Amino acid sequence: MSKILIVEDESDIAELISLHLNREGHEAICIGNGLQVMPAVLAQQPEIIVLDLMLPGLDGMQIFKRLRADTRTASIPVIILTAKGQVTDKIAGLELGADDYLTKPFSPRELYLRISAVLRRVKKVTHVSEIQRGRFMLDRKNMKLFLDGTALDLTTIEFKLLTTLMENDTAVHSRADLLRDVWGYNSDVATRTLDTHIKRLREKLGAAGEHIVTIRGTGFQFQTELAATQPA
Amino acid sequence: MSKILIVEDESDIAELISLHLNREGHEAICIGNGLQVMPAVLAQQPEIIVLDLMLPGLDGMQIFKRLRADTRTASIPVIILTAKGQVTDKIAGLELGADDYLTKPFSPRELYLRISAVLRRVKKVTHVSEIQRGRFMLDRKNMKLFLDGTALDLTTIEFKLLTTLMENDTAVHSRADLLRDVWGYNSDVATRTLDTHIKRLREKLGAAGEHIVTIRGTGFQFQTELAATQPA
DNA sequence: TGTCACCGTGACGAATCCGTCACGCTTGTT
DNA sequence: AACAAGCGTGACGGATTCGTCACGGTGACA
Repeated sequence: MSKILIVEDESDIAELISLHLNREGHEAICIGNGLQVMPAVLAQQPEIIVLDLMLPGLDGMQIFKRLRADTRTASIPVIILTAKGQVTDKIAGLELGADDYLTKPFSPRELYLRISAVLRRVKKVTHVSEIQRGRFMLDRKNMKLFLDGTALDLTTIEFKLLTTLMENDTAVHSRADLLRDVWGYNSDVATRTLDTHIKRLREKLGAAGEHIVTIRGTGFQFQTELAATQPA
Repeated sequence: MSKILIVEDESDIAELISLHLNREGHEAICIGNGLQVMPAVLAQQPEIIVLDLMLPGLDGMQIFKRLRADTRTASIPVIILTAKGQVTDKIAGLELGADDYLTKPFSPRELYLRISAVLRRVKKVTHVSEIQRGRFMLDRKNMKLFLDGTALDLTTIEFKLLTTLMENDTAVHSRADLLRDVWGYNSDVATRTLDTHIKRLREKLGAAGEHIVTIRGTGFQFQTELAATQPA
């Protein structure tokens, strides 16, 4: 289904991953330390890149930066793999703008889930500047929300939270997903923080706050059309 | 060049405007109080709408809200015309999300300039989620700036300011334009505030702050390629 | 060279925003 | 009905952000 580039030197891991991915219907391309073929592979426009930071003789971070600096590759989502020790040193320190990261050891299943999640997220982003959902209209350019035609001011977090919810109004967004999408990684924010922001958002929306529905035990969902409330 | 819808009851003003616009190569369509034809005209997808708030028997604000609430018309930029007295009452109060507004009396020339400015601004917005300019990469989705591949955190205003500058890196952005684009109308912010934010932005950019160039007496400009500095 | 408008800069106070916590209600289960 | 887990809510302190001002430097122009 999707073309996936894997940059990983440990051949057993690479093989395991690609086997797993190919079985799921994806097309995995593996590169070890033979990085000279990378431009050729990039020319095939992979949809997502899995990059191990621990490569022999070369800093994976350099590769990552180069990917981001090049117009043709800057928009390709990257999932980063690291060994345990590196995490706090490198990743946690700099907000590197990867789409996800995994620390070894991990199960192929987990990586696959992450890849699916990233792909799902990215593909949603047709990124029109305006999102219309019933009474709501999100204006990304001016970071404003129009409710029934009147403008509402949202804070950065509120806007991002609502955007995330509205971008996929059929899905239920788990607490973990929301925390990651809105706050990013290194997000050591308490899970109750999410509740607080949901509350503040609902407050600003007034009665329309009901469109943000709690899915008990899972997360939250934006419902464009409210389910009819049957009176007693 | 562009199709422009004018909703204005005072026929002399409407005529004056449309004459002026047609002479400039635009296609102006005027509607007075015969609003029943409006849907038909909207179906022709005008690129911009000029709306007088003072219409006999009908509140122009209602029309505006209806335009904004309808998916098909929500993205059409609107320039609002008002008489002097209304401004403080209506406009200043609600952040209505118009693209510009003018108070009567005004010169047709001024309106034409505003229309041009709005059209120029809107057309720039192909709104890809990422803007690449030399060493800079703006990530709208995550509101982040990548400089040489490393992420920089900007505040809301800083991000919007830089975005505005970068979206049109050939143009010089006047102080008034920047104030309007970043702060919106009702922006009673002092003009020095802009300087302060420019400074803070340059500070965060470090040496790369030189890409924001001061055009003395006019405003600022983002230059993707720095003009070579000749040493003495 | 002198003058003046324009701009850069640092400091400051106010306002906003944000994360956390404690408490209590709700929901679902036994 | 009793209990526990999940969630809503209000309050609080800290951090960030923002707008303003005063001062000094710089460039333009006569």
